[in-house]
Amino acid sequence: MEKNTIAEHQHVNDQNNLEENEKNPMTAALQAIGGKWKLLLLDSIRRECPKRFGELRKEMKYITQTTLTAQLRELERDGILTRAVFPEVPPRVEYKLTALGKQLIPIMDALCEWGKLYDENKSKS
Amino acid sequence: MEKNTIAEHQHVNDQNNLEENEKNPMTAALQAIGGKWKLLLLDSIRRECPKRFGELRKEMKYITQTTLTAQLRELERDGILTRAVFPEVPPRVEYKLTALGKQLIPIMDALCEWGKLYDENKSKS
DNA sequence: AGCAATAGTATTTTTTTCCATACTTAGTAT
DNA sequence: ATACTAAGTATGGAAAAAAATACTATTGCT
Repeated sequence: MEKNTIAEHQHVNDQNNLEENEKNPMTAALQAIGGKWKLLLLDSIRRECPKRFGELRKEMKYITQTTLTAQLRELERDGILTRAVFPEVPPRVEYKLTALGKQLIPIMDALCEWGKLYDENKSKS
Repeated sequence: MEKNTIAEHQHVNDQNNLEENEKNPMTAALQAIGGKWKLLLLDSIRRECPKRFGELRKEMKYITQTTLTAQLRELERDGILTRAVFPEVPPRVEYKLTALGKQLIPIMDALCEWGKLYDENKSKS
């Protein structure tokens, strides 16, 4: 995970730095919420916030526990959600959107709307 | 590419059918515009529409030609953009957003805005 | 005749993601 | 004592996505 060769650093820099050292905001967004599960998880959490680990696992029928944990930890690391561990037995862990995460809500709404359009379009062809 | 085993079909059906045969629109959207490059390509095309293959390749500095072609063809297949070949030498191929693709523009705008927020947030920590 | 330009295709290799399985922890219920 | 619970971790491996490399076609230009 921490390879960090010179070549790799160079690559990352080149990719993020457009003309005058300006980052492409779309690239930034995709780094945070790209991937197979993240938007699905966030969409689920925002509909019932806070949400427990086990509920997410049930909803995302085909995600494995390992992957679910990994994705949630990345979202936490990136400041999009918070993870609260309650010192109970059996354990309870709740995930919530942060302020930054909540800013994604209208985008998720719009994406869902677009998804419906896309489906209608598909069935027409 | 066309494996289509029974198990695989079952899986896809289960994943898309929530309670009463209703599709999750977010899943649909992600199937169309998920992946490492698609939103980046669409974001570039919408800023200069139509856009030529070679321009895209220059902008997406680290995409390979093979991947670029594959992604564009999928977006075309999914009704998000059109591909126009001009019978000239050297060849010219132009990509344009369809009506469905144009519906993504406000979403891409919002995502870019969010990307900036995300970056600010990151530099604060 | 040889080369450049554009937009590819074909094939193989690498990287990234994701999954399967087994194990853990601590208190509570049987 | 043992089983059960929720939310994990550890390890190994497979599948999917993307990349690397080499090749193609056409026609104008030098």
